[in-house]
Amino acid sequence: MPKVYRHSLSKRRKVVVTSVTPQSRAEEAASSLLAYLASSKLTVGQRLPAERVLAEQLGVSRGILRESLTHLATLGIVESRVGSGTFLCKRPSSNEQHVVMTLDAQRDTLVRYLELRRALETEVVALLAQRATAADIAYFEELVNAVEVEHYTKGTAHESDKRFHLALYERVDNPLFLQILMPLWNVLEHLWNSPLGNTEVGQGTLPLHRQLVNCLRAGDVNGARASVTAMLDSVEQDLRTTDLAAQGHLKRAVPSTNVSDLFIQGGDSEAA
Amino acid sequence: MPKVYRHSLSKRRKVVVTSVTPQSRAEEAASSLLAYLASSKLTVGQRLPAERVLAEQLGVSRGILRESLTHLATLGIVESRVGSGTFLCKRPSSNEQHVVMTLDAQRDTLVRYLELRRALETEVVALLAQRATAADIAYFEELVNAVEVEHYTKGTAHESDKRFHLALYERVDNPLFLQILMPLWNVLEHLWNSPLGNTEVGQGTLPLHRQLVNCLRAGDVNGARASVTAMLDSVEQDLRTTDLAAQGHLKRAVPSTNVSDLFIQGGDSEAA
DNA sequence: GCGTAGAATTGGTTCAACCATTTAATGGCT
DNA sequence: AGCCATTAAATGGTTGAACCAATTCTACGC
Repeated sequence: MPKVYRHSLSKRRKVVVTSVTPQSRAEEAASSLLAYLASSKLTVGQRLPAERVLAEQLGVSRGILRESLTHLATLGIVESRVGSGTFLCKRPSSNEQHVVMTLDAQRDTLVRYLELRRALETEVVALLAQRATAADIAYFEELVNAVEVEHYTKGTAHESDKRFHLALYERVDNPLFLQILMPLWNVLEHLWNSPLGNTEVGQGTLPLHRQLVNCLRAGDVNGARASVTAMLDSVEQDLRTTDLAAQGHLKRAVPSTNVSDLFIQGGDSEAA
Repeated sequence: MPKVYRHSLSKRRKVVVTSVTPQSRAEEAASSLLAYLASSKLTVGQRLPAERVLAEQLGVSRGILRESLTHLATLGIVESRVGSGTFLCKRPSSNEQHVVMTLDAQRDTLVRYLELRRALETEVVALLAQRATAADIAYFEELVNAVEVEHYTKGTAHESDKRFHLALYERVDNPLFLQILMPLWNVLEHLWNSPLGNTEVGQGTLPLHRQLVNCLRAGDVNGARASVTAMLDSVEQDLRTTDLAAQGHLKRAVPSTNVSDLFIQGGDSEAA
């Protein structure tokens, strides 16, 4: 007979399968919340009951309930907006597992990201060459047009290029690819831009985009793979020539901590 | 002066580069905490200062500090043990991005997982065929021996098989692959075992393991790729024959929305 | 009809406790 | 000196009442 906590006994969860891990109340509340969301008819974008209501229904204090919500928010399932409420961002379902992936955006690890992207994107287009519908192809074509237009008018095509590639990940009918490639793309984007403003990587990939779409339409699996491979080769080449830090992708450079840490040291100081 | 919401804010908003994201105090505390961990000399497994101490140093209440810690705990960076303290699980570094991947462990989505695994693992072995050292090869060989031994003695080789494949992901000198494939493998493992106890998938892949290692030693990129492809084909075939739910993996649902979604929506209450 | 002032709602935050577990210190005993 | 039970911190876990600030809802007046 572990914890009892006199009040709130009425609301306590029925401990059916709790033979494992006695969990803290916050964790219990989080999983109860998850179960509630999975079973409720709430759709993405809708509002959850107020914190005070949820807390009472789950039989925990508001503070603990907020810890549970913080957990779910970190998982991207809910989002809170002050004064307005807590909203559902992604419908959870039972039997799902959340995994956090840490992407260390150091410039000297850029080649590793490209390796990952190569692995995923070649397979994506290979699958698309087999699965893509006519509507998909038309959509891709449209986006390629946009890429070319942006390229010839602005010199670069970052935005439309991103849209094109994300569209590929999206239409492959396997959400896992998008789940990985979207954040991966963000990191790469961040890496291109920040250290040396707007590096022009992948300038030579322009014609390959159209070529790729043609392969997809023709159902040419190998051709599609080759197009993507050529694209990434081009990008990698650009990096090697324009970036000194990218050479020797095995080098373990200095961690370079920096970043102002306005932390500790006697708590408060005036500093006006 | 108990009410001091602004005394700390006034000194916080200085010349700092935080041009955007007004962030809540909890988020500020979390990022400060992250910066502190990145700059401190704490090693994995060591204890952080007590919650009460951290809270005071960060200038937030303990409740808020705990929300920040919940966030970091969800990200797998820290772990709290009651009565003992909060401990560092993974050293964070600046410039890193955390991504949560949702793996929905439904049996009818198994094929999608295999698609992802195929994409990653073929590239892993292709890279290994180029990079693997003699020590790596020797290690792989050892693990293959273990696989065969376990297979011939126990009939199955789940454990040693897992060790073998994880070793591949680990030795490719790109931590990203391990980060994705490890949890992915766990989900697959869970899927094999739970619904119909210990399904014997991949029985025919045994000789392919040795073949793969031979290709790696010979630096045969295409051969290595082919070996993995054959393995996964075999697994997929087993699934198709033994599992009815895997049928129609091409069933096409409504194409999901584009990148930006999430918008407000008339408040609705009532639940449960 | 429409805009707006004011009330109600909601998330964000604080504080002062108390509990349960774990660890460190103590002190007596052999 | 060495051992172990007892006690005294120290620590995370949890509560409740309160207040703030942003948002939304309501109703009044024009």
